[in-house]
Amino acid sequence: MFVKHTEKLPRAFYQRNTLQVARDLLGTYLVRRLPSGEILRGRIVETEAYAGIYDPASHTYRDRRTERNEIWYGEGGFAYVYQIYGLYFCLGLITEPPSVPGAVLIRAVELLSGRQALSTNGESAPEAMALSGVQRGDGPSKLCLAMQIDRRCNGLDLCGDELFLEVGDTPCQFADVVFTPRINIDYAGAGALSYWRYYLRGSPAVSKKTYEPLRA
DNA sequence: AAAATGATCAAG
DNA sequence: TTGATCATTTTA
Repeated sequence: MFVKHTEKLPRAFYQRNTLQVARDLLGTYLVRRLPSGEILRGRIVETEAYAGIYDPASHTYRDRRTERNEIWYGEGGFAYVYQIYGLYFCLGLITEPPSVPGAVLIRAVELLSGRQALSTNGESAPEAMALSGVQRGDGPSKLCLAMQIDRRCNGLDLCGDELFLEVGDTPCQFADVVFTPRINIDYAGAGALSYWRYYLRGSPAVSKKTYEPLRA
């Protein structure tokens, strides 16, 4: 099925089951418009679902409602950016209808940018990227660094123009999605056993390729 | 293996 | 008010 590359994902996309959204995000393009007007793009290749009040790894586990996670209780389609270890930021996308908390952590993107696309002189996109010294997107905080996503992006409407998603130009084949347990959530006990991490098989940008046994 | 580093949250 | 805890990354 042909889909126009530049089509922006609508709010209805996010207002669905969190696990479904996490899978469907693979292959889509994360787009960041900087204050300067420059456009950065990254193809999402790895996500994790955080499924709300019954998920021990979720910031809304047991329905604990705080100032930080308040946005989880609103409608899907907004950015949730939080600081981790005092040093880094992570990007979550709020899912589900209003009053149903849920979010998807973006763990890795294959990085592109408008500037690189314009300035490529015969090199492949990855070569151009290396030459320009742009960072990699193979980790939840590394992609935030590369795409200049920080606390100021918290709460942004993904249906706006500063941070949004575009449908991918390659349909994501179900058989090409790997399912694994989520990363670094040992504190979640049994919740750490759920296979709620998804990534595109074979992508060079996946953060940890330790585990590829399952095929859907 | 462990440091870097600060917001957040629950306990006291 | 305080102290433990991180959905990480880098360096050794």
